[in-house]
Amino acid sequence: MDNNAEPPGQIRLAAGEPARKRRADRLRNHELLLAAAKAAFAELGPEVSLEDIARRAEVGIGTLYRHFPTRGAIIAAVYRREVEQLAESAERLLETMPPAEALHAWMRLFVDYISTKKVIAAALSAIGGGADLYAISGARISDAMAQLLTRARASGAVKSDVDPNDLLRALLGFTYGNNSPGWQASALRLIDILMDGLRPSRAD
Amino acid sequence: MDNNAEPPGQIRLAAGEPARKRRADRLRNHELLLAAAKAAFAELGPEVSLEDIARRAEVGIGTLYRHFPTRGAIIAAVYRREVEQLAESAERLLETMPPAEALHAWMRLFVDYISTKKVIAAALSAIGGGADLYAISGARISDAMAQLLTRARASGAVKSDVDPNDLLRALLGFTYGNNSPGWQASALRLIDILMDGLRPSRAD
DNA sequence: GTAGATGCGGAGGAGGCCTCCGTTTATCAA
DNA sequence: TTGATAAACGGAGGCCTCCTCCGCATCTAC
Repeated sequence: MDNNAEPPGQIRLAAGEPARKRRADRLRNHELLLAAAKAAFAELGPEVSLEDIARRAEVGIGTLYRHFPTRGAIIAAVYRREVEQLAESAERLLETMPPAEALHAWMRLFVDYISTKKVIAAALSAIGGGADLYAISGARISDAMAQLLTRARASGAVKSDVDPNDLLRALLGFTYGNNSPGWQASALRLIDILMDGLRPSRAD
Repeated sequence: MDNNAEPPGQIRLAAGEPARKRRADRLRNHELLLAAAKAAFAELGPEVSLEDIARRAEVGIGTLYRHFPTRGAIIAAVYRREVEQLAESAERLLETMPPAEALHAWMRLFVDYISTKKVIAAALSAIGGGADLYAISGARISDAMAQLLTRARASGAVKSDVDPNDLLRALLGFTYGNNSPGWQASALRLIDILMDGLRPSRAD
């Protein structure tokens, strides 16, 4: 939806023009805001008032809006790194176990991850659609899933006509409704069923 | 979460006390509010301002709050009947086809249903959790799913250790992220995979 | 007809969203 | 160092929503 949090680093130099460095206070405030937002989301959920976040960061509300023009932008910024971590774990898993198992394990990890940082799920859904899963994670997670799936397919443990994005949606879906009692166990059971459904029909 | 919309009908008589009938204007306003809310949700999504709903119903905001103490209460009231319909269709399906097919068909119907009345999904998730699926539908849907599953199990087409609520969650999850392009096709594919996963392992 | 319970309405306080612009501050060149 | 200037800040203020409260109107029961 909106990913407009300008990168705090260097100014994008247009056509080789020499550009001024971004001011130090900008960077500082960016960090302060991110830290404050992360804490606030964890503590109060994704509906926290933006003014509250600004207050926590000891920064004017105007500054907050300059850095993150929308609520979505903040959420995206806060959780991009976390999502990144999850994506990276896929590679680690692929190195240490057979592909199909890695896929299975990663899906379980996904649930675990959500359960630790409930807010991610809440945040993801609060933005409004789920279409933004991609915007937020920058397709990073999507790639992870694709890789897991490709490898599992190559090893013959998974049927060949499965779309990685479908699986991703399913996963996200399973974790939806977290915070109802037992959601986690339910999600894990569903993953097992899903994996069963992924096996090649009869002949392998 | 909150289902406090008092039934507009009779006053709940405490310990056999004879009770006054609910006033006619109350009933009228209740209907007006429901109609207005339904239209407003359909038109503007679940975030419509409650004051707007009251305005459409030509009723004071105070009245709205007396009838529905929270946004969730309105949503629940508006969609209870729709959910009911979906639940009923399960019975119809069971009468006209083999149980496993009925289960499959009903799941597809679920998707179709959400796609027609997106707002339901939005509403369901907007309330905040998903735990409220039960509160809202009064376990009506849950029962429908249970019945479908039981019958399918009895016919030997589905493995026996599957929890109907898990399936429900999965379904709801699949439809989550509706409004990202292609969600519907994705959901249908996922349902197929899920059904594959439900088949008894090797020996039937 | 009338008492009194029931229900109505909307003003108003609290607080959130976002914009706008005067003020402050960091950077750079000399 | 020292200005000059672009970059960034802050928060008042306008608009909106939420929700409560209570004086007034209306309906039911007798």
